[in-house]
Parts: sequence; structure tokens; C-alpha cells
Amino acid sequence: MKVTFWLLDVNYEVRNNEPEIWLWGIDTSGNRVLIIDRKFTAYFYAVVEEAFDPSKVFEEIEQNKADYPFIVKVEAVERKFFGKPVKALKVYCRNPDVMTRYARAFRKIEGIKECFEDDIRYSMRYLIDNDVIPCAWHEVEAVEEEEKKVEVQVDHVYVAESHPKFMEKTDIPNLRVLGFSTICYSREGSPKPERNPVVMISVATNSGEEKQFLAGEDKGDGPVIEAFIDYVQSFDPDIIVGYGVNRQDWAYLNERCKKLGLRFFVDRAKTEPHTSVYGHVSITGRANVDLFDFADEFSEVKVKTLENLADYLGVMKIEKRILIEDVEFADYWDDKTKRELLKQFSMDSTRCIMGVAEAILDFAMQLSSLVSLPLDHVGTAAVGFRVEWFLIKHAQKIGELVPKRVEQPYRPYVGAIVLSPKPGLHENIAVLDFASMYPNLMIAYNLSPDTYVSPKEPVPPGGFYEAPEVKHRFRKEPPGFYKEVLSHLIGVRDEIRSKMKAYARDSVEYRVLDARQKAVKVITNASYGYAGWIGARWYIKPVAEAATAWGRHTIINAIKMAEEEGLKVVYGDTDSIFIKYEPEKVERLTARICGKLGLEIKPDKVYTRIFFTEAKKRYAGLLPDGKLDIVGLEVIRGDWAAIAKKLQEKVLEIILKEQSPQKAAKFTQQFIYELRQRRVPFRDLIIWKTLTKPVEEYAVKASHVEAAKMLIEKGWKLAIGDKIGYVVVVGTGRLYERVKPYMFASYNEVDIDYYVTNQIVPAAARILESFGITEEQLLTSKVEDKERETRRLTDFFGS
DNA sequence: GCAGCCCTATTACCT
DNA sequence: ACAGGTAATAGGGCTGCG
Repeated sequence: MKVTFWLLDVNYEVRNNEPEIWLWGIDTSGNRVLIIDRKFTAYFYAVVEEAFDPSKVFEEIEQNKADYPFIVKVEAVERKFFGKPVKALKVYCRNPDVMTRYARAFRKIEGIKECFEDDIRYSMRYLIDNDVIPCAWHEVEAVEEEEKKVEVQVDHVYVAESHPKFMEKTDIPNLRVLGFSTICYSREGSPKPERNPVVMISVATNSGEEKQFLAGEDKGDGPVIEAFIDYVQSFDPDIIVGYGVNRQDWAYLNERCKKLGLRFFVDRAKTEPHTSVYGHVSITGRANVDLFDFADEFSEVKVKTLENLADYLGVMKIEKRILIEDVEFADYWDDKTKRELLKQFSMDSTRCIMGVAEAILDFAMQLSSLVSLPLDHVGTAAVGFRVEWFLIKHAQKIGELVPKRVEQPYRPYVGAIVLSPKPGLHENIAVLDFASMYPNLMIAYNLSPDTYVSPKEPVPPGGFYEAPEVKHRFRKEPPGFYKEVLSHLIGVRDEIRSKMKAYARDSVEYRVLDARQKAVKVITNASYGYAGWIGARWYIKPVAEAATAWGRHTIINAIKMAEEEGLKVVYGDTDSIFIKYEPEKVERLTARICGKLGLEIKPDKVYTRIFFTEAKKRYAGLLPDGKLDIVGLEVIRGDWAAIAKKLQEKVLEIILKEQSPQKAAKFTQQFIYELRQRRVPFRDLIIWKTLTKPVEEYAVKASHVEAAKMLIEKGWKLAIGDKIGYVVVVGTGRLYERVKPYMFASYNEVDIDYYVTNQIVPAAARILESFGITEEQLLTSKVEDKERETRRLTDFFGS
């Protein structure tokens, strides 16, 4: 029979040296199905010396077959390696788990140069070779198997008679989504599974059900976890979502179960959650998605807590939440009057998870299908690996061998050009942007690992492009691997975007297409970075180096042409130029640039007024709709206290809208006064900085590191990448000797002078010094005390 | 002992 | 654990100073 299914998860099993691919999915009737495919044989490649007759090596392998009992077949094939034709043997192995060992042995055989692709996991090999795509529909000829069904939680188990075939069908089935969050009880700092129970688990489903499992007064968590397991099994979700679960909750629950003698079966095949590739926790037959892994997509959210992300995405405003720190959980649990608040906090966390999942899952699924990484680990894979899997998929199609990852020394190279801005205010400035500059340069000049012509090589027959300055050469013909992939991606994105126009913005179709075009954009934009990444399998430094060289050449020429049109360039960075907006001239210019440089440039936006500091990469512009565009300045930095950011934003607004430095200076003085009265919220004084390495590895003493040490001292468990929030308190000595984690400090010990001189004044002076207002002037207020009393900041901010 | 200078470590931004 | 270019702060070493 024919089974049509949407692929949710994939895993493989090897029993008696016979592998099976397990494809977990949902069929068109909404049945949960498992399709078992036993018909796919793993393989690796052994590249042989050009001079050797492959059949001779072939014979040698045949003769020594006893050494390699799992080899089922060897065939001579033609492949490419970095674009150059190579002879190879394709060695098929019955048991995929022996390939790395075999490949190592093969390298010692006379006539074999190198082995490839033994490092591609069997399940990924299966997906890529058979064009089986995660989060997409397929059709398969299969027979039902009753016997297996008792062991797995699905409606039907099928054995595939042939490999599934991808189907163009873009809808997403009705998936069951379950979200959860946990509360652990600890009076000794961060909870440890060997001693601290999970006193609360809050779950919610996309069918609208909410549940809480609570420990009794003895805090025994056996029943809590059992109830959770039962609930998961009975709801039988396709996707389980959480926040930080890959790092925390799953391992914790696993450990608790071990301690309590419980079997932690929340999957569809009676196995326990286990950590797998790229650090994701795998729940067989379901997709475990940790939304934290997608938080990086939202750079505007500086401190990546669930609450902040939910607030940003409009899921639940942070003001509406009761926020409870992890270390306070025990107090809230023990105090009967506060336990209700803890319950509400926990339930709200799960509600936030469900809301964030709603906002992210479409994108996650589209990214998953685009790069072919299963949904549960596309999030945990770093950007470089997402790009790489996308490339591997294409390499397979064109017969390009996948290079091994080899350790490379870090060798920096020259990047983009940034112009010094003309400081001060400018009116009516247009920003011209080259669209997807690096990808388009790679297409235009055929920059690719397989088109690079090294200095030792002769001139290729079809000619070559030579990058300016660096003089790297690339064959004009045939089109390289990157050119094909990137042209395809850019074409697909345009296609999607034009399709989107047919749908209403709030329709399901629009949302799915939008998620798809975003995924395509992310991969396209990361391609240049991938090319210059020393960890890349296809790393060839000249490819990245030539891209930036062509970029510099392009922008320099664009500037020249702008000046020829009589348009003065006031700023530019990498792929953009800022010029006076004179419509006819701009139109002529863009046409000329496109014609001469072969790259599209178009006006991105026009600022009614723009302000540049002396520094590059820091400016603020006023848009026609009255909105401010603030770039690089303290306002958008996460490591300045909110008071400094809010004040600077207000200063910029006064400058750009009213052009009154005097008013801005007065406002600053007033603000300082209000701050000295401690009339600003305490949380606005917190400074957040990331811990980028273990505290003991820092070469110099730093505020956030000292604060982190205090947290560790009190039992906090900190990880690399965590943001430390601290405030500066009164005292003597170095700054780092006068900081405290914000939760340990009270408002009255805060060193207001520090905030005035090191936060408020620099942030305001950054802008106002351009207008002749000094730091001293900001500090010596001429505002009469009486006026201060009457003119509160509410006059500016509203109340 | 400390102001002043310079360099370095560190973080976070821009494209 | 995708690139290089850039700004900015604070630490820390050093000099010179009654």
C-alpha cells in the first residue's frame, strides 16, 4: 500500500549488524506512523591514486574480504574533490557503525589515497541520498507490520518496500505540541538532582489543556514525575517544547528518575531521553525542541530569558508577570501564602513557552527541511553546521565528495571598508544598499572552493576572474558549487516572496511562506561567513578573501560613481553608501552602478535627518514616519544600564526632532537630579555582561566576573554564555571591588555618582559634545532647585 | 603613593 | 563552534614626581 506521511523524526537501529532506518511521521489521516526501511546500505568512498587501476585495489579488497566481513559491495566510481575529477571506490557496508574503522584500515592499502564520508551518520546519509526531507511530505510503498506495533506508540507500523519519495506539498499536519517547565526545590543554591526534588511541573498543550503536577508536603517528587510521564504518554505529543531543556530539565529529570527508580519513558519507543549530535536531547519518535536554541535569532533581546523573549514576541508582557528567581523557589514553596504565586509563575512560564513556540516553530520546521537536519537538532546545530548540511546535500547531487574536517591554523584576512562619517546633523540622506552583496559577488565572480585556481595551476581554458588586490583566481567555467547553490537560494527566496503576495498576512499560508523565506535568507547570508570559517569542511581562505576584495572594489567604485553624479557620500559600511537624497541623481546612479558593476543597488531608506558621531558604526537617523533608527550607540547595547540608554534615546529624539541641544542638555541635568533622588526604578541600574569563559580563566579582574564569583559562592550554577546582572555600590577601591549581583544589593547602597559620571554623562555627552556641550556642563546644572521640584521627568516620559 | 600615559583584555556592536 | 571592522571601558604596568 501507499503511505503518505510528514517526517517528524528519524533514528536508526542496528540489530545483528543489520541496520534499520526508522522514520516517524504523521499520515494524511492524522495517524502517527512509523516506517521502517531496511533497504538502504551505508557506504564510504576510498579515493585511489590516479595511476592505479581501481580494479586492482578492488581485487585486493575482494581477496581480503575476511578482514572486512561487513563489506557487501565495492564499485569503481568517478567523483569530484574540490572540483577536480577523482577515481574512487564506493565501499558499501552492511553495518554502518563499522565504517570509520574500515576507512582507517583502507587508508593503509597501497593505492588508496584517502577515505571520505565515513564520518556521515547513517541516518543523515539516508536522508540526503534518498531526498527524504525532515518536516516535509513523502510517499512510500510499504506493508503494515502488526508485530512491531506493541513496542512502539504509533497507530501504524510499516515496512518500506522502496525508499520514500519527496512530495511537493507545503501544508503542515495538525501536530500535537506539549510544553513544560519544572520547578526544583533547593535550599543550598542551584538544585542538584542527587539531593533536590522537582516539586512542580507545569504542562500545557496546543489543544488548550493546562496541568500542574505538584509534590505533597513531604516534597516527594516521585508522583510528580510519574504524573508527568503518564500525561506525556497519554497526550502523545509530536513536539515537546521547553526553554533551556537541552541543558537543564531533561538531564535533571533523567537523574531524578534514576534516583527514584523510575523508568523515564516519554518517547514512542520505550527508551530514555539521551543526548545526541550537537548536544540535543533526543526523544525517540517525537521532536524535542528547545526554544532557547532559537533565541539567538532575536538579537534585540539582550538577556535571553524566557520572560524577555516572550515579552519581545508579544506573548506575555513582562509587567504582567510575577518574576521569581530560581534561588527563591524554596522560600516560595515553603511559605504557604506564597506557594500560589510560585504556581502561577510556573504556569506562566509554560504559557510563555507555548506562545514562543507558536512564534518560532514554523521557522524551525522550515529551517529543518531546508538544511535537512531533523527538527530536534536543527536548533542545537551552530550556524556553520546548518550551512554545511545544506551544502552536503547539494554536494551529493553533483558528485562532489564531502571533505573531512581538518584542523586549520587561524589566519586573518582583510575584510570590508568602513568610511568615516561626516559628524553632525545631515538632512535628507538616502541609504543605498547592495542586496546580499557577498552571495551576489560569489555568484558574479564564481567564487567557490571548487573553482579556485591556485598560483601553481595553469590558466584554465575558459578564462578566469582575478580578484582585485589579493589576485586570487577563479575559473569562469563551469559554474562552481557555491554559485549554483546561492543562485538557487536567491531565486527560491524571490519566488516565495512573490507567492506570499497572494495571501493575507494573517493566513497560515503566509506564515509558513514567511518562515520559509526567512530560513532561506539566514542560510544565504551565512554563506560568506561559512566560506571564511576555519572549521568549515570546504574552507579555502582565498574564497572568503576574494569575496571581501571584490566587495571593497565594488563599494569604492560605487562611491566614485556617486561623486561623479555630484552626490556626496557622507558615510558607508561594507555594502552601503549614505548620500544626499536627490531622486533623479540617485536613480541615475543606481542604474549606472547596476550596469557597470553587475550588482543590484537600491535605496533602502531615506532619513529625514541623521546624526553621526565622530565614530564609525554609531549613528541615529529620523525616518519620515517619526521613528528613530539608532545604530551602534549605547541605546542599543546590552551592557549599559537602562538609565543611560533611556536618557540617550531621549537626547537623540530631542536633537533629531527639535534640533535643540540646549533642551537635551537641560533634560540630562534634570535626569541626573531625578536619579540622585533615587526616583528611577532599581532595575534600570542593572548592568548586564556575558560570562564568556570560566571565572578563573580571566586575565584581568572585571566587574561582571567578580559579581559572578559572588553568585557561585552563594550556590548559583553559572555557565559560559550566561549574562551577569550587577549594580555598582558605594565603597572604595577599583570598580570591580564595588559591584554586587543585583539581587544581593539594596537601592540605598547603590553608588549614584558612578551612574552619573560613568553611565549618564558619557551617554549624553556622546551626542551633545558634537554641539559644544561638555561633560562638565552636564554636571553643573543651572536649573533652579525650584524648577527641579516642579518639572519632574514625568513631563518628558509621561506617567 | 599616585597621576598620567599607554597598552591590553573584554564585550558588544555593524554589515 | 559563520567572517572581519570597530568603539568603548576598565584593568594594569610603567614612569616620574620632593
